[in-house]
Amino acid sequence: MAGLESRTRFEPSEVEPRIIERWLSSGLFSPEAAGPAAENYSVAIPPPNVTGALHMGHALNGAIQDALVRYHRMLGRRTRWTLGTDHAGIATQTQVEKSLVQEGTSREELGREAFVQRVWAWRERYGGTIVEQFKRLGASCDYQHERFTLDEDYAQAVARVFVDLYHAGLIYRDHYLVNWDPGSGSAISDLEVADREVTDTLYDVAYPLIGAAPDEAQEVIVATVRPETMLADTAVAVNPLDERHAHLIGRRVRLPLVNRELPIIGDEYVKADFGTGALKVTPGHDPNDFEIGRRHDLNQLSVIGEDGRMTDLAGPRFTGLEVSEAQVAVVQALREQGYLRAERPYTHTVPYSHRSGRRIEPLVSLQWFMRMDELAAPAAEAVRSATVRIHPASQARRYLQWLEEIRPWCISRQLWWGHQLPVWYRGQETHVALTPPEGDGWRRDEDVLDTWFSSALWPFATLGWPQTTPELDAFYPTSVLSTARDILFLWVARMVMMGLRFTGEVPFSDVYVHSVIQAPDGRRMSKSLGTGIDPLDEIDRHGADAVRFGLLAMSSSQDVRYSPEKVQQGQGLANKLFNASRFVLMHVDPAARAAPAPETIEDRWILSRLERAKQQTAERLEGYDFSHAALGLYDFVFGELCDWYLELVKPRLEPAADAEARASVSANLLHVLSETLALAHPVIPFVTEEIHAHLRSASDPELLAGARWPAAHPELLDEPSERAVARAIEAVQAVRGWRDSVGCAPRLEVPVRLEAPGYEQTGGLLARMARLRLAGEEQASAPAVATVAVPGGSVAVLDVSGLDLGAAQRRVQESARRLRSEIARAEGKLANAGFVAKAPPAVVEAERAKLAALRAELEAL
RNA sequence: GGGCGGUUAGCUCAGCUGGUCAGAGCGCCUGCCUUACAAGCAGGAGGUCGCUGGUUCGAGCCCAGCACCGCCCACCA
Repeated sequence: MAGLESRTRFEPSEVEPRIIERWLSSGLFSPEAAGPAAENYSVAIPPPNVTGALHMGHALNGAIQDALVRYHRMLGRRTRWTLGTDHAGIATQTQVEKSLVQEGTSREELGREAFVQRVWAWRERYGGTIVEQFKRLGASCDYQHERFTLDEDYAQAVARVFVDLYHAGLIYRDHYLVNWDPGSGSAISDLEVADREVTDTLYDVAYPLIGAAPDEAQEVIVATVRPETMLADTAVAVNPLDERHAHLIGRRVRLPLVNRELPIIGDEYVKADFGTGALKVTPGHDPNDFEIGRRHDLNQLSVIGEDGRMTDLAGPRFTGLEVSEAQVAVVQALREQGYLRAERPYTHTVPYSHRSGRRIEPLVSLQWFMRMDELAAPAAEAVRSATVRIHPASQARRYLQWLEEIRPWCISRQLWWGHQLPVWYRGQETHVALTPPEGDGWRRDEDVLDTWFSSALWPFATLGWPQTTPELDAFYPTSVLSTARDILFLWVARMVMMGLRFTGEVPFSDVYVHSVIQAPDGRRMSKSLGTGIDPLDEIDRHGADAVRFGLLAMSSSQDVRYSPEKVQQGQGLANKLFNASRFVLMHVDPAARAAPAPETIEDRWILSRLERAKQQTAERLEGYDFSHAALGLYDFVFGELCDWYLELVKPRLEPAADAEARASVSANLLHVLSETLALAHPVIPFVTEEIHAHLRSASDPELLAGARWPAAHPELLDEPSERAVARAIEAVQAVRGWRDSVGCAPRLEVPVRLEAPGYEQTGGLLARMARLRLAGEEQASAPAVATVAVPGGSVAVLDVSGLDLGAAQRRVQESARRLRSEIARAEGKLANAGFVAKAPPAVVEAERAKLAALRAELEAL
């Protein structure tokens, strides 16, 4: 017990490291792989980037998952929270490359093998950071079985999936227009691209019409924001329904600067009312044109290379120029040669790489793709049939919509850090298998897989799939996946697809999509904007419990601003619980723990309120309603347990109090406090664990983290007592307000006569908490000098001197005025024939009762 | 261009199937070092619930329109 009484504040920084140690050495977080998955509780953490550091999103999701995991562990389920990190191809490679540049070398200089070794070394050095940070948050992950998406057996699983899908015809290689990210030097998927609004120049360029009759237009004018790509034009398209242009279909134009003849084709994609109604078609450098090109069997010319420079095909004048330089040069040339008809500023959205921030260059290139339609259908059905439940439901609609419009996924990346494709080539031969081909002359495909390809296997590959392991039996399918909205498609949908395809089961039954935490000013939290708040700084300042509570309290189904006040509130809660516990331990011997023994009305009240808090907290956690779970605990601890119950029982704890009263209140206090600690533990594990160490009796488990969730005691529910005490509390507050307004000395005991029903059991409570002395029979007719309205009637103040009676009078009048207006409103309502006739009888009855009560109160004044 | 969500006290947000729903925390004001907690306690001020209509006996709560704000999806050169 030493340590708890000696401080008046909860000191997180002193307590947390010690508790983390105890948790980790207890083995509680690393359950035995036994029992069926349906009975166990299993969560696979969204693996953070191996080189990453804990940010607010991790902290929020960590708090959410840990609340769920701790709650279910306390319910007695075998609970495993699988921890691990993602190799995060582009992100990690970019980071290591940056450090190479600082050393004056480069990836290319090192060569692939040495570079990959460097990344592994980097991972050795920095990979543990985020795992340590999860510990500081108090996350009860299974740290003994940490996984990494490049682990040897994980890599085997990835290769196996690739090979299977290839042989099933779902993975194929194709020349296709991809999002080329010049920053990372790799193709990236559609989901890694973000549009940004930019203002470019829209140029009108004249393409001379070949064989134009003297009486017709001599040229076709096209509009473009990327004139440099005209060098790769292979057609001009018009809408066949466009009267101005339809007659041109089948004719030809001459491409300026290049002098190539281009056919004029008809395609309904072209908007007659946009620009000039004629579209230059560049299948090699524009996604739409690529589609048009496929429909019309056009050539795909490339004038831009993967290095972002113009290729030989661009012609001697432009070869080797950067794209932006080429644009200037092409416009210059067009102007010189008289083909430029107009130019004007034009604002539109263009794709940028999520990773490198560079503008995407659409290029035709030979890549590996995955056909998604066949996998998407069962994944959609899983959600439609609620085999996978997405919370909130609005996110399920987004998920389904995305799956309906799904397109092939470009899965190859031109990187060195990742799962290299299990593909070998020799001449025209292609070998796709788990093992290299026999014989000489084979060359392995240099590309690696999109990181999300391997993460899609996370829930089962972390448990040993494709082997049938005890872990897989015990913990797959997992129970819930908690994640941010932005990776619903990138990751969640793909896990469902892969899970169904390769295990025949959905990877999780529930998906909780949590808020994105914005900066307090509503902007994105980001390092580059300087709007980021480091959760570890917050933990240092306020404690992990405070941060966890705060994050849960601010979470909601939509984006929220970071609220330091909520963290402060959490800190207050931790401190409050700590001090309440100190108080209890100062007066009660925890070894003398006994069953609760309600003796007084406040005992029955708090025990009943505790039952409700237990039920409510469980419901809210199970319903993914974390903010109300957290705030509800706060309300119970402050608003009921500390503000009222502890104050109410103080007299019974005095040494002077009789032994029976002390025994009763001791049992009740210990019961309420220990169950409250358990209730709060999933949200604020540290402070509750710390108190538990001092409070526990011999029969309790050593760690609260390993204790059971308090069982329901329906026999302790007592609604009449709840009502009576609630009414008494209101009365106390009314009297305190009155005392304050009339300048009544805080300590002065005021003689009063209670003139209201409903306080039969709570009169003593009322008197003590409001510092009143209740008059006996002998003063039944003593004159009142003032009156205080309380629920159901009034308190008549007798013979008290030194008060501001004017203020008292004003207060009475204020009460009366309020009552009269409420009475008038109730009367009006009841006088309304429509209300009486159409409202449900119970509502009308309630209104009548309310009116009667109000009249009684007014009367008493 | 579609779709979704938001607009409630100075700030950040709660308000379940329409009838004590006008709330919380923080901030602010007043008074208290009351022997668990001054990171505390008690009291108080503060909102025509974005705007306009409608449905209803009754509307922050339902419907329509509008105005802002945010997010997602989308190939208009």
